[in-house]
Amino acid sequence: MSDNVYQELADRGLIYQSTDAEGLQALLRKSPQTFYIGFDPTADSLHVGSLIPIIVMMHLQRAGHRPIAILGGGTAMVGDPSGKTEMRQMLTPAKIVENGKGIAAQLARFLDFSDDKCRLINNADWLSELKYVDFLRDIGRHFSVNRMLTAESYKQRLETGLSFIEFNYMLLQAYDFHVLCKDLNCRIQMGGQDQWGNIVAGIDLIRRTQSLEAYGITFPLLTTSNGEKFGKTAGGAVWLAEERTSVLDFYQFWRNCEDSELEKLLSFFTFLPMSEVNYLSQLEDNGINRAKEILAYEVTALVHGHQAAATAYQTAVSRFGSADPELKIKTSSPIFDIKLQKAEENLPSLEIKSAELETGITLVDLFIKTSLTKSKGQTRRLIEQGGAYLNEVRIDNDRPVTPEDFKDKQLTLRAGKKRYFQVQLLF
RNA sequence: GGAGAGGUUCCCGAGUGGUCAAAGGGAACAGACUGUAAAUCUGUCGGCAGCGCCUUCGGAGGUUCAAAUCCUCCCCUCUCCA
Repeated sequence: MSDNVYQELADRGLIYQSTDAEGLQALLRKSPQTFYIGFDPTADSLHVGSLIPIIVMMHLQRAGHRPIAILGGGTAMVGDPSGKTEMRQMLTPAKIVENGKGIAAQLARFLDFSDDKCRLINNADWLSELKYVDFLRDIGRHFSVNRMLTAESYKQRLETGLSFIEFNYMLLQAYDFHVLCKDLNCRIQMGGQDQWGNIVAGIDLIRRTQSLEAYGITFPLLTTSNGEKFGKTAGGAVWLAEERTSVLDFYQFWRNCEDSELEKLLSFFTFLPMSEVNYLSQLEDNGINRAKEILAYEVTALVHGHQAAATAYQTAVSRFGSADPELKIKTSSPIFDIKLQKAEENLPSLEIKSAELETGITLVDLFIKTSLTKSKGQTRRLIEQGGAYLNEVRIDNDRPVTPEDFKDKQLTLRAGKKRYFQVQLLF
């Protein structure tokens, strides 16, 4: 067991708030602890935003502690108002179960589930069977509405409107914690900073019902420098599922991060030692680009594996050039040992039958087919503005696609500077 | 249940009978500049066979030559009262 994971997390800036830091550290040092983090099954894949909780779990598991991932199957039926300005759309139970499966599969990539070293539990197991009146009497009576109303997470919603169902969310999450503490001796809950109120509510509940001291930690909320939600790009959220966000796009997302974010991202999302993070963050000019490559490689490797990350790295380099071809910058990352060679292009691709060409498909049509653009108007605009390329040659007019456009049965379309798509010709 | 206010294009937010596909801002996209960054500047930003047509202003009807703008009913939100 690592002597001080708490300090490690703190050094990496992963702790935004915590209850009784002293007590918590003592607890973590004393013996392996069970802790939990909740995941909302709002989609069948996790996205970049969920990576922080996952990474924190990894840190703690590596240090010998035991994570529990709670699938919010029960709580998703209610919807957490924290940090949201509008009521969340309600999910059907079937959808929640389905999403849960996808999320579970992804978590297994990051955490060691063998020998019960990590557990995945659906809180619908106990929430869906709750009896309303019993719940009110046993749990509800411990909550002060006056106090709940002062919670930061509700304040915002008090202005725009808060339904009773959402108001109850805090009780349910507190109850989760209470159940986990009682049944599995789970004494620590973690979550995003918007979860503070819910976590503290659980701690209070446990104190009242079990006379036990429980603890909570929150992570900082990641936003871009202009306050936008982290993890959004042109194509929407950046997902961990390859089917939703290609490995190359995933890599590029990190590679294109802002300078000002680099240090934070390196310490949050990689396992590189802090000394190295500090070193990399101080680099300038091309060095900073190398640091971004390392970041992109590390996170991509974490999510998609070394091989896929290496391929993405090579593809990006062959496309945009290398930031440190002579490997002057030292790093403990395996990216250091990847030999740059003419990588096989690993671009998103699409197949087209030669018969389709004969029916007269135009460049504009093809752009839409590849999803590089969404409508003809948008595509024409792209062409007018000089952002459309066919095989790296700027297109200035729409025209039918001909077999001559294909070299070795393939052609490359490009929208703007960075978005590529490959089309294979089939006979 | 009563009395007010309101629901506008991705978001915020103008618009109260034609000049509105709808001001302004943000986001986004493209170009220039760069370091595959930021900032800045320029352009674009409902759809289509592009100066015309079609679909949008909570929903359904209605008035009118003409409505996001007027009327009716319905749904939803907020505020105050009960």
